[in-house]
Amino acid sequence: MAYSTLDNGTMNKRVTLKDVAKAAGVHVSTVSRALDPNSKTSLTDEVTARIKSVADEMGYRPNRIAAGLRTSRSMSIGVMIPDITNTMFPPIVRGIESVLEPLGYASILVNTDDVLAREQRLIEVLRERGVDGIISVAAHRDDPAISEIFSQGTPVVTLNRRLDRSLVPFVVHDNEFGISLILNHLVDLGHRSIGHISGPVDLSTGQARAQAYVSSCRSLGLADCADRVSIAERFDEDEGRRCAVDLLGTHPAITAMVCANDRLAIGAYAGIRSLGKSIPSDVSVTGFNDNPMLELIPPRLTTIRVQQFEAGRTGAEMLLNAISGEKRGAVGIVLPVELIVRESTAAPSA
Amino acid sequence: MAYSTLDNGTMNKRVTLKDVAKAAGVHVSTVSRALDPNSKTSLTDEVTARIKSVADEMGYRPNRIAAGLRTSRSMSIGVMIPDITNTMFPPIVRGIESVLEPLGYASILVNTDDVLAREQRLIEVLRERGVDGIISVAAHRDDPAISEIFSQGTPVVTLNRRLDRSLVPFVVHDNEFGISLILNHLVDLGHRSIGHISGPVDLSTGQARAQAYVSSCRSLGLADCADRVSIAERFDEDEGRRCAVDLLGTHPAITAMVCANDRLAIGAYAGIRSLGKSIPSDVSVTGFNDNPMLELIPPRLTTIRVQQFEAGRTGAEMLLNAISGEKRGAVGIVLPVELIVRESTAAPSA
DNA sequence: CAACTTTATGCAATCGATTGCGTTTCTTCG
DNA sequence: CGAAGAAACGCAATCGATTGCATAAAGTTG
Repeated sequence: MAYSTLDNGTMNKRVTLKDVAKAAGVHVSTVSRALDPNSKTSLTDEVTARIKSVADEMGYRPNRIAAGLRTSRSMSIGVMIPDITNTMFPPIVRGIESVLEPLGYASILVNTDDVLAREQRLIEVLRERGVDGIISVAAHRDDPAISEIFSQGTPVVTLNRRLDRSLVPFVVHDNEFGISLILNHLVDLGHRSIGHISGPVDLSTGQARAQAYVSSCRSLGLADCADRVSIAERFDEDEGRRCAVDLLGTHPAITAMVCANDRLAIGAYAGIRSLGKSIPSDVSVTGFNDNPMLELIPPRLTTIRVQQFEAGRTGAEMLLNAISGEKRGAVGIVLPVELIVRESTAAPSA
Repeated sequence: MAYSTLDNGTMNKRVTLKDVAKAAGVHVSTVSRALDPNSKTSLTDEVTARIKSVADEMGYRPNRIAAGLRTSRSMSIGVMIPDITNTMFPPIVRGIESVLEPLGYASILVNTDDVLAREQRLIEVLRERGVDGIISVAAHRDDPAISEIFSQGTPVVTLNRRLDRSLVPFVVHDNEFGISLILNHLVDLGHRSIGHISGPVDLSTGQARAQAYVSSCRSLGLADCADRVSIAERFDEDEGRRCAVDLLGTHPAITAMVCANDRLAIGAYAGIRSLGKSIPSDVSVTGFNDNPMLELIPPRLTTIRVQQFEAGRTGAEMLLNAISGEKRGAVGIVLPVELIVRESTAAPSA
């Protein structure tokens, strides 16, 4: 072909706008406009077509770094996760990508390990990279770092968790309804002596579920259940185990345990068994989230299914709205949940 | 303080080098040098100190986009994963981050879903973003996209998988040794009639393990076992189930099944059970990788433990070497594996 | 103390794409 | 046919940081 001498086949010097312009015999600005799908300035169809063909003849690839510098839009967003190895989170990431990637956004993923100092530092890193917005699945109820960037105007949305008394947009699951579904299920089975393994109370998930537990107990007339709460320091199996033992130690008559999430519940299995009791014949156990793989672990856990992928999707869309300066719209979205009854709950033994 | 009128506290206009230079009464190049830890040109300690204090007084944050444009080093790397929701991969990602993040690199994560066209496109996306290198955990044995960028000089390394006949650096697990450990274990238990559920043969993991299976069988004097292979199209539970049924259909006498990975093995559980047989009393089953959670699924799977985090770490280091132009060094690294014996394997019933 | 190094800092080009504005060419109509 | 207006494209500044080179100041030496 005509431009084959300029071919980039084996040469690895990048083809720039200038190169294309020279080859096409026009000015770089003309090339820029020809290649920009939504350019307002009009070009001849003939010129546009010729430039386009020259461009891909030469293997031109735009340099988004350069474009980003000029436009101050990096077309990348930061995704903050406590820990990607936790099976809770990958579906959220995919949900986020499902909307961002087709639009040309790249996701920069960081793990905070739920330590605030690290979170703080990583936010700084993301800002240096000029991300157009941040999606945090790692927010704390009191989160100075998130509050600060939000008040400085950086688009932010939090997923799963939300900040206390704050205007930072969020997507959460219906924790209150979920817990009430669980408690109603247990009461229907005949349980009256119930306990709760609460998540960390500095996270909105932990706090919201614990609070929902208390108020659900009250409205079901189980006032004393409201006091039988053991608080985990982390959402993990070790803490679940510890809290289960703790709870059964102080309240041996408990016949059901409402756990703030699945991992705590799986840990509780071990704790309950270590005391010689079995599930669900001696103690019923429930979780929250409906992690994958739960179907394979006996007894299969009764839990609340949340829509993680959907949360990611919705959150990404909210972020896009915020980025495009959309002022209207919800400050928060609550996604519906669903009770999944399996084998870890049964009527208490007579 | 002296510069507090320039404070960036509530203003959200970025502080640039120029701003700092003006405030400090020096030229921007001087500020740049003062803030660059490994600048060769020497500045007075007094000046350096003053500039530094002015800079953080004003809350200066470097703009890596701008720096990247000038230096053509974006300080970001692309990480390609088949699917982050597969529990195999997150530990690798963390391993990669553990070395890259402290050095100031950001990871752009993309999911290929193991489809070549998508992989191709995502590589293009990564290049447009000027990544300094690519780590692919999603490579195929024949992978034109990876080959191409490699030959064009982009630093690349593949993890877990490798390309056929290629100089692309890789980090893999010792598949051959792993399979031989498994087979020896089974033979020690008394098995003589063994089958294999192979992974997809367009992936080096599938192919290497299948080949190792065949040669191990031969060297153990189990020539006919070498033919009892069913090939999965994907590394997932559905395929594991299908292949297990297939294998038992054509070779009903099989007493042990060597699966190319844990997910296939878990699927095989279901397939075997669907035929009314149980594990391990009728059929022993083995996996590969030692995914987390395996401890909780009965019967607990005998498998080969691989070092995913370590693979990520090593791969990232190799990539850094390649980026810094280091020519020497291994083209590939093979990580050691370990046999984990649990309850899914037992002596065949007499 | 003149001549010559060193040392410390300023100058200005550069990376590649975007975009407001200016200029040229082409329509179109009085 | 000439002028006003529109259409098509070029010009050049700009984004923020980096860096080779120039220059000025300080230090060294015989």
